[in-house]
Amino acid sequence: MARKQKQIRPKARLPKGLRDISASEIRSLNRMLDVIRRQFEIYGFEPLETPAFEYTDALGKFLPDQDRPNEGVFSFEDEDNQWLSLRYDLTAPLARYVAEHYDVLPKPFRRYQTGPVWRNEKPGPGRFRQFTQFDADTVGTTNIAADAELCMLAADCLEALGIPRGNYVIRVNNRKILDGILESIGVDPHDTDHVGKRLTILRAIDKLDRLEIKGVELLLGKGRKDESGDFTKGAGLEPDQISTIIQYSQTSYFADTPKLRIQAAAEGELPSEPMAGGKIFSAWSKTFSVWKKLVSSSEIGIQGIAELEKMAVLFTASNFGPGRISFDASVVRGLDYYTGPVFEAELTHEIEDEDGGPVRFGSVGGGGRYDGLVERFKGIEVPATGFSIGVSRLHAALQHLGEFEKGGSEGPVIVLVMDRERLTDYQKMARDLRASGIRAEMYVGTSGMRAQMKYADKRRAPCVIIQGEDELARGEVTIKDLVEGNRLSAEITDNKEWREGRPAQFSVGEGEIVEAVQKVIARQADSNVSNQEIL
RNA sequence: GCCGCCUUAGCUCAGCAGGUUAGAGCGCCAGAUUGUGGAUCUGGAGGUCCCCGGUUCGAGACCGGGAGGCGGUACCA
Repeated sequence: MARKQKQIRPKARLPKGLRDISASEIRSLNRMLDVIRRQFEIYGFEPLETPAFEYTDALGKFLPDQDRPNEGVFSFEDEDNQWLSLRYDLTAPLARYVAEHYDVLPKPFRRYQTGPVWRNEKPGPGRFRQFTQFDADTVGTTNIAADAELCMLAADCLEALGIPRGNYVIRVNNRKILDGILESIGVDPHDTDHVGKRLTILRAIDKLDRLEIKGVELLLGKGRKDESGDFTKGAGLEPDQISTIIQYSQTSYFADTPKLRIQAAAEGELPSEPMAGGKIFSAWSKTFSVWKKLVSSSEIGIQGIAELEKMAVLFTASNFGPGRISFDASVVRGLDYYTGPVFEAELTHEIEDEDGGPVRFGSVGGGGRYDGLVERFKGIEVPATGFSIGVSRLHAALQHLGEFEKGGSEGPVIVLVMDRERLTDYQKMARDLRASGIRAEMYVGTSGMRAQMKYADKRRAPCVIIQGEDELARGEVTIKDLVEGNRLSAEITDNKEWREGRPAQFSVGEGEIVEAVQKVIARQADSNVSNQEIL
């Protein structure tokens, strides 16, 4: 007896670093994106869509060579030997778009854009090879008001999404200040010998939240060995240089705890202290005076602080205070191309994970000023500033916080097929419901009633329409409310009672189906709302 | 990239000094129930024990290599 021959079949599996998104998640995601989009529109940004891939040289940075055409990005060569790459962010395509249409665009040009981007990197927890960004950028002005607007937009977005003030913070810093401090301790940030050193210092400060002061000190000095024995080379600074940087990086980071922010939010955010050129919250002016000492006579540093002061005046005038925005030296945003203010939106609300340990969601978006990006194409400097939201990450955080939760019955009304000879009647019932804007379908499978009920349950149908012999004889249909039925099933243990008692169903005349279904759905929506209020 | 841990049914996992035919719970399908999603009971389907090689009379188990996953670390436009 021959063994059943195994066929070789492809394994059904999702490539690593990619995700499928289910119906209810798409709905929830879309609700979130609608809220964000509305905010971006209200701020005056215009939508733009660009294609998934671009000529590789237009994306910059990664010019594939024959050996490694896919380093970091997904690339392919088209028929006339030109390299194309999937976009790895929305900023590089924007730079191309602006350069290509420079003459006809209003300047400054303000656009928002959302869509998937791709990175060819090893995926890890929370890191995917395809993910979605939601960006707003202002191109063509050096005016720091554009940066300030993005910070306020970010704060308004998070609040519109239901995150209470005090549970998030927009942290703001300026690259120029760190450069000023480096200058003051004798590391010229623009000396080509020091480019690597500057980056190492940036990365070290960026790790402050994780490694704390001790770890960062090691990274600024000789280097650090982690628990797994891996050694990271440090910046090789002298102790007094290190202490200046540590002193800088700590300003406001440790003082500015979530608790203090909640307090500031509760006390209101009224301007307190007049400054030259405008009012500014006192919590901020303290931070600025510390920084002024640290940058001493460095011109770039002084300029950086002045820029943030201008932003602070604008924030203060609109009553965006320390409860929402924090000037914070630990914001680095590892990227090399930022040239001025940098900002990061962070969720500070702590929740408990399954083991009872505290979990922070951390950064859900960030951005900053990049004055060099369009220059590649045009040869002229086109200053720009932008902000980018990590859509999946923000959505995951919102779901943890109970926002944008899956709805109750999201499925269509199901018209059961009790008699195969009468498909046309059932089809017409579905059609009448659809004509009134109700999601509905006639069961299009081939199984019996029990299976049809299970199907309706799995589809999360609000109700089913039943018309068998009995109802037909009376000129009626039976409507069964599945949500109500589900509630009642908790109280009924006896199967006979469950089946013969026919809970949560009622009969209406054939002409009243639409009206009756509308009532059922409205009732379910009401009880959904009251449930949420209890929570 | 580096370090550590892990990989048995759709999911969570058990298994053993190396010994016939590899198990449980949940889920799935069906029946008990002539027209009712839950509950209960009964039955059923579902496995190259991650892959390749080695040791052995005999490997899911032991050894070597590889792949995949998880955690840490590095990088991150």
